[in-house]
Amino acid sequence: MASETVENYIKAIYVLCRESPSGEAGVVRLAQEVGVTKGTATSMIKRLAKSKLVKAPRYSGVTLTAMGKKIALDVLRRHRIIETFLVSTLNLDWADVHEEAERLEHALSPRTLDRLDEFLGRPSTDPHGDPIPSASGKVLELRGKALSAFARGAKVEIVQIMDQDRAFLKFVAQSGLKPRVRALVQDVSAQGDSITLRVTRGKSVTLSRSAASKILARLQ
Amino acid sequence: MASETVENYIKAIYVLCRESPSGEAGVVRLAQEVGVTKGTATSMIKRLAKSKLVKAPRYSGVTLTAMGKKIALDVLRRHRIIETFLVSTLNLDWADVHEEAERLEHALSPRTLDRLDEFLGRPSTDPHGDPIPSASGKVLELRGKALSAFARGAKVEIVQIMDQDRAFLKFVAQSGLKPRVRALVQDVSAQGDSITLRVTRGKSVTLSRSAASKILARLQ
DNA sequence: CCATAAAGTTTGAGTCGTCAAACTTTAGTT
DNA sequence: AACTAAAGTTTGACGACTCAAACTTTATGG
Repeated sequence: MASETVENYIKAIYVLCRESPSGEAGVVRLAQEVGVTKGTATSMIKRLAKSKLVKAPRYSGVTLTAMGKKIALDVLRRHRIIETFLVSTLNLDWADVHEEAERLEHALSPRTLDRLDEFLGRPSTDPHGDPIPSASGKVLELRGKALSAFARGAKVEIVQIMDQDRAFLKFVAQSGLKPRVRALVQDVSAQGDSITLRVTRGKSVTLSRSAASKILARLQ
Repeated sequence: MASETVENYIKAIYVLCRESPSGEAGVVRLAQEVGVTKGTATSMIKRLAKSKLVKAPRYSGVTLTAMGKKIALDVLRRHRIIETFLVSTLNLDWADVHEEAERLEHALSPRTLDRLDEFLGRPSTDPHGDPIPSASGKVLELRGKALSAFARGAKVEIVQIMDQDRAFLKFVAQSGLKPRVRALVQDVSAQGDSITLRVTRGKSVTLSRSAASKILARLQ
């Protein structure tokens, strides 16, 4: 059984690989994500490589092996089911839930996880719209395109918020943007560095390009 | 904030002190409870003493200080609320729940704990009948007498099972004995080494003295 | 009252995960 | 091609927690 620390590294590597165009995770970003120095990250990567959970050519990017990916999806499943529980059953705040799940995800037996999943009605996505991997390790990825990729006049439905940062989530929630909400792309600035949405029966919101790129939507 | 390990030692010391007539915990029993060697327990006790969480005169028993007791009750509160959740909401088995709560109790923020407590309707006891300490650290102790202390003919109501051993709990549950169940003391053997109960609208059960001493009841 | 078992302590060593700081490699300028 | 900043690695050390095994103290019962 992978230790809590190992699980955290693996999960971070998974997320970073998903985010980066090269499909590899860098040591510096990884260290940052896990909250350690880069030296520490390097030595942990070595240990992970020794246990065949990652591939890490020297002075190059890190990727997960099949075994590593399996662990990552398992952790992610636990994480997202817990987040769903915290929001939909305990009514905790959308934005606060990530850190809490971060700790709980390592303390849940398979059996309890399954009971929880059952209790929640076997949800397919968490409150951020992130898909919940199945028990057998399958995930639906890319259920939408970045908001920044839509043109003026598009009628869209938000599907996913791809960031766990509290401040960002608070801002997004405040704007009324969350999964399943519908909106109209009212304007796209000339330089394409901002986008204005009109939320159905709500106010307008202007998002920077970087914000818009972290919110996924699809045509209604 | 006390580490997970420290919390486990403190909780074990609390429980052992409650159990022992002298009100003190022995190193060997403590080591056994926590699952380490006695040498390890000794050195941890030293650390706990240095942080003023326990009093431990050399070559003598360990007791908690006020600070230590506060932590113990806090951990116990978390533990018992989680057990209640696992049994009453997720329908997990009474006997399986202890180990699970053991892990989860260290990963719950005060806020989430309170939401969970609220969700459960602020229960006063857990599924074993153990009282849940209040958020301010108060506990109702001794809500009943050992079954072994009742005389033939007594009509009793089970209030608490004072053991976390899986096998014992399975046996007790199988006999239909759990908190709030009513029974009649049908017979007490001459030597007082066994007791026979007739559970209301159920079958009769014979308990050894040691089993009966771990089940608390009160007169109906 | 003293031998001895049980309880408790000490010591030396090991693992895990971490840091700071010195070092090496890579990759992007000019 | 040479310089340099950024990325990655190595080293030595540390704290938390653990063990096994040797040791000391306490309690007990013959």
